[in-house]
Amino acid sequence: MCENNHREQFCCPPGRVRGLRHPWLLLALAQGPAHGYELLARLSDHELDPGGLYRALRAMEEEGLIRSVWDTSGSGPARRVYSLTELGWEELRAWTVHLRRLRAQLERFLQTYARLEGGENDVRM
Amino acid sequence: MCENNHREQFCCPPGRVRGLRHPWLLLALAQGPAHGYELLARLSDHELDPGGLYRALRAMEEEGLIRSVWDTSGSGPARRVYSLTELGWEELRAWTVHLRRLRAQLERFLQTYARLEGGENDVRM
DNA sequence: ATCATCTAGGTGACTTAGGCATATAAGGGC
DNA sequence: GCCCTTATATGCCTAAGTCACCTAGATGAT
Repeated sequence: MCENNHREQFCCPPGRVRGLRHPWLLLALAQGPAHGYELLARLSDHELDPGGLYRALRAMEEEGLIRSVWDTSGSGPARRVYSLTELGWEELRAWTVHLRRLRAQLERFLQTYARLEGGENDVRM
Repeated sequence: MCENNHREQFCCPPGRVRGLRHPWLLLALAQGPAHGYELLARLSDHELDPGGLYRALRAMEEEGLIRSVWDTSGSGPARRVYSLTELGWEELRAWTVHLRRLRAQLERFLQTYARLEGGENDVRM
């Protein structure tokens, strides 16, 4: 908790942008089948919560976007290996449309901010 | 409801990206003081929910990011006019850092997808 | 042998963000 | 009076995410 009663990771400033775990997962699996623990590694820069990851995978399998097989070869505990279905590829495609729009919005945001900062608002209060 | 039990706007494919209302609002107010109803117009392309907007504004005021005064001049109901505080400007600045990283992630996402699509995965199933 | 550690997958309780419907109220037109 | 627009707001619900745990196989150290 920070002094304003927020959790550390959200501390006052920027809350986290949500709802992008699905597309990250879809793209990661588009690059080849993988089990959950490996996806955590592939997407390490997104700092996924393991619990949430496994839940998301099972939800996506129920939706028919991915499918899984148990891999008991190799050592260590069994691994559930996921791969994209045809529907999953369609969903990924749909996401790219959505994310291109988001990129454009971000572009406008950052350009507008840059104009404000570089501009005449030295006396802004 | 669509046939898969989702609401229309989320229908099956892409769920909506969340958590960006704060930065949109901060930037909109950075361009000049405004009341809630006008912010709805300024941010019309983001299709904000009015209820959520007003709640967000009051939350941001509690956090000290913005402050408001009642404007009873003009006709029609009184309007609560918001403007950014110094803390709000800092928060906006923090968001730009965050959003530049998000833009980079989106860039990588779209490039990776483009490579996959244009590449050798005609036989992918 | 038992202990710690790494890999791998998972659950339960909780909080937060957002969506949807609806309420309230001031003023203007008729 | 009644409806429309402007303007702010609440209640209820679901979806998404976080946090703290739990199980279990394999491997190496003491």
